[in-house]
Amino acid sequence: MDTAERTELLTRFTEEVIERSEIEALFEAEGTPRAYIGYAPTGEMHIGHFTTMRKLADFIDAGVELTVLVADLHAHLDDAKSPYELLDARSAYYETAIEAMIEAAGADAEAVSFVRGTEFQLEEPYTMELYRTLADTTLSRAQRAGSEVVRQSENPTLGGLVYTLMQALDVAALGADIAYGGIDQRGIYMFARERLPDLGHEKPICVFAPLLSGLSGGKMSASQADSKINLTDDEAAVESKIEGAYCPAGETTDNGVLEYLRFLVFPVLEGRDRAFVVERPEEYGGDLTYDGYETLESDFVSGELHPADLKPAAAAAISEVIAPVRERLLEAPELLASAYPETHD
RNA sequence: CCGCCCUUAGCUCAGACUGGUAGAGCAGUCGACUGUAGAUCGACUUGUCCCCCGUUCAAAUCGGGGAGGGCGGACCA
Repeated sequence: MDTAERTELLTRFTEEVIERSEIEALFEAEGTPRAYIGYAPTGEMHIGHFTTMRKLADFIDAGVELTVLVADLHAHLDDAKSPYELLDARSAYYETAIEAMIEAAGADAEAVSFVRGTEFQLEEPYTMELYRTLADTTLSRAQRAGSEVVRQSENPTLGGLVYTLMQALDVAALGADIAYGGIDQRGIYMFARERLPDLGHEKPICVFAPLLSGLSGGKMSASQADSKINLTDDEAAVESKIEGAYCPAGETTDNGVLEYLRFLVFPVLEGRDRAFVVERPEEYGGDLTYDGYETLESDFVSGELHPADLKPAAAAAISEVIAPVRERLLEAPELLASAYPETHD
């Protein structure tokens, strides 16, 4: 694979890349590039996580060495989203779920290294860099950097501010050339690009994933159960959520159903050399088969493909894609039970 | 250490002074209309009134104690 192909693979299905030319230079240089993505083990993982996980397959295929950071300390620093006592249980759950998703996406989880934040964030060199950064970062700068990520409140704690600085330092501590994350992380990684050089580190290249729409229009929201598909949802649950999804005929904006197909289902099917089939009554024209997302979208926009026909097909495909993850999690019910004792007792 | 304020539906809050066992908006659920959903109409649901003790025929409401949260003062080590 040449540099152009590797770059294309790395940048496809992304919202923004900073800077593409730096990626090309990285591939041209000697050695194996390293990338990382971090997840703070807070709430239960869902299909939105899965799409970023799916993309890890592209990183691996492009010959990039990958680290997944389970940012346990961050999960607590951000307004104690995860209670201190549950950090370990939630990290264990995240590790298993992430591994299952990577494999369900058709990549080899063995190729990914897992690290927990507390494994290195308490070491002296890291701590020293944190104090140095604290010393010359203003409140407003830290607030601005983290405003899209950290829970905002009238009476914020210091944890949310330190959170931001630490995430910037993580990039360097993990030796990552590339930071991958959702576009909501942009503020923090721009801060990292601005500040890491002051500490003698390289500016990280940033690859941002799009944030998918929720199923009820607007963003996916933890507080709206029906706005997202959970990894443990069975086929019936997926069907009913997709059936209830916001999906105006011909419209692609805020259309979660289309986005799930584009960013998750089609890439996975493509890896399996399979097509996406929409079963449709003869009355409306009979079945349709799609090899790629583009033709499906143009049919949807033109009105050839109606939402009522698309939805059942999408639900079945999504359910099939998440099935291995669901099974893996159901095999070890104690993981969820101890990570979320209040909802899984 | 001291003082003040707050705690009522999933959320934001009213009701407390003048005790009669609870309300609004939003959210949610369900219908109607759409070959899906949304929007729009229409209907409906929701509560350990933070906890304990006391006064009273009767306490979200009054008194005492406690818990949690917030704000301020003092201290300037």
